[in-house]
Amino acid sequence: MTDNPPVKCATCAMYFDNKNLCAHLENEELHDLVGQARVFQLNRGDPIPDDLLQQKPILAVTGGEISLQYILHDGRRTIAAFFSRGDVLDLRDTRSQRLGSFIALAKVELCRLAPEVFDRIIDENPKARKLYWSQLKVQVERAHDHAVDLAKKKAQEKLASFILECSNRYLDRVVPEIVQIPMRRRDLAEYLGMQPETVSRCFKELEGREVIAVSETKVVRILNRPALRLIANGAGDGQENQRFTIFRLGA
Amino acid sequence: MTDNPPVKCATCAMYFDNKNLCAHLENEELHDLVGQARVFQLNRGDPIPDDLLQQKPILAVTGGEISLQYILHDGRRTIAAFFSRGDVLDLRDTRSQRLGSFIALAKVELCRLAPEVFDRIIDENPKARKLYWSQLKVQVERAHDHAVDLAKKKAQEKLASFILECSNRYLDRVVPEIVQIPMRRRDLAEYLGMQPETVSRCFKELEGREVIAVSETKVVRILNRPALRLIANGAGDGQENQRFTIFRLGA
DNA sequence: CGGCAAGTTGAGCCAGGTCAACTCCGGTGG
DNA sequence: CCACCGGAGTTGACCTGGCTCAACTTGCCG
Repeated sequence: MTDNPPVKCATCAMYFDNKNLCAHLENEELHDLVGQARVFQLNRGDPIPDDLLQQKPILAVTGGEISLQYILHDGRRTIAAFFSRGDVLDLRDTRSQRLGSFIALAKVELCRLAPEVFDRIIDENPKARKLYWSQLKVQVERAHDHAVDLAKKKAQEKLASFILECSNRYLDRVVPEIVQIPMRRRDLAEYLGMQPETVSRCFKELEGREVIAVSETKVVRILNRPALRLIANGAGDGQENQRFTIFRLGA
Repeated sequence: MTDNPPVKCATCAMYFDNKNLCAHLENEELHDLVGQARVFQLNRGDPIPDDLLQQKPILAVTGGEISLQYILHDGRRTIAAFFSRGDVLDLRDTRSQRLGSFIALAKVELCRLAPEVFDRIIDENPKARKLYWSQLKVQVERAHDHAVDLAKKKAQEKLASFILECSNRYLDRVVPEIVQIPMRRRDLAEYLGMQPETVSRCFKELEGREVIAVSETKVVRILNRPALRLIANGAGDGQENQRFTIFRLGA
């Protein structure tokens, strides 16, 4: 019986993507996990329901996009991070629960895992543990990179950086120069700490410089990746005052 | 012999702070770790030496402050995160190595751990594992909170938020209202994504509103914590246009 | 007690926020 | 099928918070 994966998993993208946790679990472990797992969907704008949060669950994102949003007293909204297929959200005891809320950016599919089973697997299966930890580290690194974008970059540079981030995160594309933008303009603005109007203008500028081409609002074609990288790293307008000599390149 | 901690550890702050990893290890494990460990110091401005980075080590911060800095092509500098006593930096295989550099914010003491031994201990000691795990999660949460600060907050709100962050991170203080600022104004500016001049002005404003008092540049006394929290959450100037009704409070 | 870096103060300016009008597009009902 | 509607996105005009640059003060170290 445990020679085959559970039926649920056999139709799940996370099981077939070997960057994901589930692809590296034993069939037995999967059966244990899935025994108590429940798959559910959220539509754009939906938060993870309160009653589910109460149970302090662990959620695996099996498809779609979900964001971690914070709201200030006067209504300013920020998207601190977003998660896509393969990301595992541990909603126990985190401050995230108190301060931010998880809200779907697009139709998202989540697989709810029983914390006890998850913990046991992480404890007992070193391969799973390493994979999950490296995922946590990737989240830290992403967040740090994002902080750099937000802290000192100009609007256009932030957008360039974001497009590159997307192109790295969604690299299962057939044509690598076509990049999926996983959220709407409004959300993008909140993620990048700017106004929707500014986002719109920056897309226009990058198009004008023939660095990218925008067909639909959620699809970008990169026309000149080196230029995009330069812009993202702050050498943007071709007339920068190279006041300091920097050797690092990055990205 | 293994009934006592290693000599090195017996004089190390990390060993005596029970929020830290070392305080939860067996003496035997500590001996294993320390056998190959080397303690070294960096002065303000020093990076972690390249030859050490090559060895992809694991570093425990036993005292002082160290930052993760990124530099853009034109010299703009950002501090994406900073680490203090108890933080463990795993410098293996991270992109951090390529893109950012770890630079001391003040005299910092680091304890270099052998990756193999560290891994073994994490594998074998569930208590250590859980502690390290929760530390990773704290880093993710900190980074998300920081992203929120950077994205949509105004200068004064960022500073208020930072002071509260410090008061949370360094809560071993005898007087909780006295907060240590772990870096200089210039670094603070780079961490908060603003200019040193603006940082200075914001300190003045908060003093003027009698929310804090600044004696030395690295010490702040919180005079009105609720007000500080309100400011940090964007209800700052007393005349905010409460356009949206928000129920969440936080912080 | 001089010298240099850090920090502060002031004046002016500009990138991006704000506000308002308009276009575009997908969904819905007649 | 088309007319209508509402929300998302865009465009334009204007305004301001914080950046910039420069001068000044403070504090630290020899």
